[in-house]
Amino acid sequence: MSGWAARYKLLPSGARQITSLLLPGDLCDLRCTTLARMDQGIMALTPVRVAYILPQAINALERTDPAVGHALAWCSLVEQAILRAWIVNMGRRHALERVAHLFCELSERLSMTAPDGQGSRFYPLTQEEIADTLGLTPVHVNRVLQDLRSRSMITSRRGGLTVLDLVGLQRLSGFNGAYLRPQTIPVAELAIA
Amino acid sequence: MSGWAARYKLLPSGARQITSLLLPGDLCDLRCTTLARMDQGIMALTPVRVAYILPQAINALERTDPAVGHALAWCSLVEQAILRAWIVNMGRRHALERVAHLFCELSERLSMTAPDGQGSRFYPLTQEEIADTLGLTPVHVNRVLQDLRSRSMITSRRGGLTVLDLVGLQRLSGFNGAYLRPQTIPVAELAIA
DNA sequence: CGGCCTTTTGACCCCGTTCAAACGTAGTGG
DNA sequence: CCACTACGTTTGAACGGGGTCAAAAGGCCG
Repeated sequence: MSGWAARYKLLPSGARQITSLLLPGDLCDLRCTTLARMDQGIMALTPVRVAYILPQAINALERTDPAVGHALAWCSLVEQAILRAWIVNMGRRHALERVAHLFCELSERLSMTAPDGQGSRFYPLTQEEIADTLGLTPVHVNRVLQDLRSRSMITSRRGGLTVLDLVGLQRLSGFNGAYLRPQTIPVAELAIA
Repeated sequence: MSGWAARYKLLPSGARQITSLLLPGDLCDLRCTTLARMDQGIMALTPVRVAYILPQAINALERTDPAVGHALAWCSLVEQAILRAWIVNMGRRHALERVAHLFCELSERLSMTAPDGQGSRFYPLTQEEIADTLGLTPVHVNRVLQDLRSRSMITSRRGGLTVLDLVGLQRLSGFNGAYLRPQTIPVAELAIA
């Protein structure tokens, strides 16, 4: 409901990789399967308020109102799309564009649930967390942030940063936010030849 | 039903990133949403036989037999787990371990649907496809494969390779296949304190 | 035999890592 | 109010994994 969290995995070497950033409004562990298995961890990045929903309640809602089921399916589609976008980001973009692309995604996701336009530009991430998200080292993230700062695209203080020039970041990283808004296409309308 | 395929994205620069490898038995585009949106592509890596299932048929099945619904949910969980594993792989492993880890995953996935033990060790991938899967260059994949070959862990010929020493690859990459077999925990058994 | 694609090789370079130390800036307790 | 501590940020120097570019070699198929 408020605050940021992250899903992560640890390697035997001690390295950490964040596999999801959970923003206010995001679902997590909907089917009660993820946490139960615990081959991954979830941690709060800031103080967090969380709503627990009883599985029975979800199931009941889905039966009562089919729109709920569709909405949940849509959510998991978006979640998958984000994971794929991260793979592309880590596989085929350099550090500078990679960082910029992450910030663009966060901006877009935040403004979908809190379209105030203001608060959606501050990210409470440490440089180490950014590094663990993007497969970089904290040291190099620091240098990338200095670069972005020198271009007046962001400002940063201890434990967080603010986006100043979103359009600039988008151009820099080739960001296209379409993957965050999959059109919900009624299944019935699709025919197989 | 047979043959290999891949989901991929192209960047303006011309770079390609493969985001999923589709093996025989894998589902793809179940909800008819992915292909319809087409912010990504799907391509066959070998000659392929595919089964189309009408959305209505799926929906009907799900209503008739709840086990089908559970099975589909399980599939999408595994799909997500694989995406997360790839993120970890690209973010926190070096090229050698990265390649080895991919091969371990493929072996495990193949043996889940075709437990013959033999065919599950040949992968019809070109070095360029491996590179586009792991965020590397074909040149460097070539060098990694030479390394693995010199350790007698694989053999490779034009357009494909065969795993010789699966255990060696697992040890090398720190592979743990648990993420491919999420235990299906009945929701009812989970209580919220 | 000729063309195309995949694999291989070599040389050079650079992006990002590694290691280490210094530097703020909260927060804590006396 | 002032040490003292802890954590995040910053800096520098040196290293190295993997990229880049270019050309050659080797299969496969028509």
